[in-house]
Amino acid sequence: MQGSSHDDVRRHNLSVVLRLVHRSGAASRSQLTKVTGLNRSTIAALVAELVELGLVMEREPNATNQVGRPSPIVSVSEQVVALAVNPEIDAVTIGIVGLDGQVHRRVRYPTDRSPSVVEAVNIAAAVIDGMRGELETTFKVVGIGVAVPGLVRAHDGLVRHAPHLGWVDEPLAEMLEAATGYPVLAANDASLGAMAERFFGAGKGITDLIYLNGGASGIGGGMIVGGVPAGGVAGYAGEFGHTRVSDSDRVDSAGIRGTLEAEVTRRELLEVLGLAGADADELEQALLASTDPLVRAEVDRQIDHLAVALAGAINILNPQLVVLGGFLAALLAVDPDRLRSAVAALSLGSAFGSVRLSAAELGSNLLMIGAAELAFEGLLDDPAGLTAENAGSAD
Amino acid sequence: MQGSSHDDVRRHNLSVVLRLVHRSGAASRSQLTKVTGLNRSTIAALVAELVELGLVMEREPNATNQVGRPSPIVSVSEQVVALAVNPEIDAVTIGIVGLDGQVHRRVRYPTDRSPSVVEAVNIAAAVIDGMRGELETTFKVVGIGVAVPGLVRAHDGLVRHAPHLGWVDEPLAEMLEAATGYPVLAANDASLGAMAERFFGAGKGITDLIYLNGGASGIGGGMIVGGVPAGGVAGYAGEFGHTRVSDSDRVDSAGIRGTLEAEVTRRELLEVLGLAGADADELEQALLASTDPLVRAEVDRQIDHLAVALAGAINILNPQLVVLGGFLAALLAVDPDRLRSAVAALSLGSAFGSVRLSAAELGSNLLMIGAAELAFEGLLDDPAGLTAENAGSAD
DNA sequence: GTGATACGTTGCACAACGCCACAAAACCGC
DNA sequence: GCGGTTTTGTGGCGTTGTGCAACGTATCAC
Repeated sequence: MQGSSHDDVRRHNLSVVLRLVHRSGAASRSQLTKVTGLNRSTIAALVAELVELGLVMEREPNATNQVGRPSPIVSVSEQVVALAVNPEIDAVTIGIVGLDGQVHRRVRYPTDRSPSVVEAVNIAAAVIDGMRGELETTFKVVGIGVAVPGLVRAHDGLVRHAPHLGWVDEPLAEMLEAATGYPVLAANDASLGAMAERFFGAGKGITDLIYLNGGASGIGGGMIVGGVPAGGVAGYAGEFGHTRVSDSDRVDSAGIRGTLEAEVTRRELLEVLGLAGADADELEQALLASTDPLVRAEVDRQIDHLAVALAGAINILNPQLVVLGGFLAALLAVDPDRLRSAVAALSLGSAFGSVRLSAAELGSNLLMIGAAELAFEGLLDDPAGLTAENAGSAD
Repeated sequence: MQGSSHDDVRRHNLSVVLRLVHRSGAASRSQLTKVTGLNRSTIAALVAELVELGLVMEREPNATNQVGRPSPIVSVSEQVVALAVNPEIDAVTIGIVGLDGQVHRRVRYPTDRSPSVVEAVNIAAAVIDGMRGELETTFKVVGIGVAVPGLVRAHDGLVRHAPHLGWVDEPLAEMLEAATGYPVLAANDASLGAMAERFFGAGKGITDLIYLNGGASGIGGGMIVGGVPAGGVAGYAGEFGHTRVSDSDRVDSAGIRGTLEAEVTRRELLEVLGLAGADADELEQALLASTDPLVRAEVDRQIDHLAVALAGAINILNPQLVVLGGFLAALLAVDPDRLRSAVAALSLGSAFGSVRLSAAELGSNLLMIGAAELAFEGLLDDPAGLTAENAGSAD
């Protein structure tokens, strides 16, 4: 509950303009005046300051075949990047992601076993050190965002519990910050996926969405509520995988009976297909190609259980859109009608509102973009404040 | 994504100050400077404007036994009120609620059968007409808020579906507006209950909470996510009653199998107690007094099912607090340990974060306060804007 | 080439807040 | 009870950021 002053107005307006060109891509100054409702002169001043800060560029207007003086195009600087880090069960992936959402570079460093925190930090730091020449010459690095498959305490990036990695109460952000010198933020991978899909994927412009991702190690998710990523009080929100969907005795990774994660698994799909391993695309192709009734029965069983969890979440959150990623997207692809009608039968809102179900769009770049977005967040909130520090230390 | 200008700063600061005295009660000007971070002179100007608008009063400082010049106490004007309307299956309740949260008057108009929309509007309009003398002389009415037991479209107050009242697609807000001349907003009763408990009840100062209410006609709920009441895209959010908690064949009011509302019912508690009817307090007393093992078994059964739904919601939303109202509060009172440990066993976050379960505090005034809050919302968002209109029409 | 249109640019006015100096009202110690 | 200290209200002034209006400029249409 804070009051605002002149500084806040300026900060807010800079933030709004930078967010717009960040999320919607390049825009002309006249478009910015229309969207923000600000005066032409104000937009000119704001853009000038952002250019000064090295965050955006202005370039010659496009030929638009419109009468009137053409308006310069404002786009995000290509030099401003964040680093994205994603430790997984069999690899650590590090990426350089531009403020425009472009993934400049992605390095996947495979590990023979699930990395410890120290190993993950060392791998990330080593890869980043390898990039350092490039980072210091051609890029301006805002910070590092880490997408962790587990519960992460939002405010300090402490990994409370990452079951598949075997991490408990590890101060990941602090360690990576010490190892690299960049500011580090960490969050749950699926929450970041939700954010990425919302801003750059299937959920562009949508204010209320649920994102569920099915991976080798389970089901996680995230949500946007009222336009804002919902993390809950400590950042643990989005654990859709532990929703009860049946009375069966199957247990999930947390030892809870009859949950979505216990009933709907990638492993069982692979087994019934007779595959040893497959990525999300291969699994989807195999499922679509199969005519085996056993495969079909397993898919139907999983779809029906998925529908229970989705309907429950829809009844609670009344979203506009449900985005499915990983093998859950494959289930949707195999029989969209079955999933849609099962969800509709179990949800109230869907009879009156209209919920869309769709597959994730960002594919393998999802977590890179999501993690980078986390790192960009501070810059977007206060474009002048943070770069002032950066500029100070860079000079 | 809008820019802000000076007008917005003023509006925002007025809004912040009015919200503070509305929610936290009376406060000294010096307290306001500390909380808002604004300058003394600014607070003085803001308070002066709010006094001018007739929204707050300043009174002589209390004896505080502190050194220094005493700071005047700012409190909300006692004249500013909202009207609250709550149509139910057996009555329509109308109230006058002050900006300070005080319920000045409450009229319960019983009906022999569930009222139609026209009847409910007529009853409310007649009662309000009866109050009109008082309303026009001693009070300044901001508007009307309606708490409806059903799905309400947020932006225009259209009642999409209120199963227990038998209403479908009724333009309630519009009708009541035409009948009374006051601006009308409507929302789901449980969502408003969540808001009321958050600001004036068990959830004071909490940013993430879930509220579940058990009534004669079913279970509804609402939630606060990141400090903001979450309505979903159309205002239908919070339907916790239709969450799947078992595989049984019992169906709820929407015809969905094995849901919370199907398994956890007030009716069955009354039946096993051998009571014909009872209000929430009487039911709780009877449950606490009973030593019948059959009663105990039914309570345990319902608690276990309630725990499944609560744990699911907790896993998804990671709230700080779960508030239970109606007969759900009675279940909590009978065996808090059973409910708490069942929830803990089924939820992830509770193992790491700490979720509190508590009973609602506001009792019979809950929906009056919640509905009034809905009507106050516009005033709180823009204190100068709305009263300017009101003052114009009142002069 | 001329007019119309749309937009950038520039200088000025206005509004709101912070700052500072002074005044006022309480408490404290003697 | 009286001066010193502390805290806060009050009023004038300066700063800042935005809106506005007039003017300049680039494009299209004819």
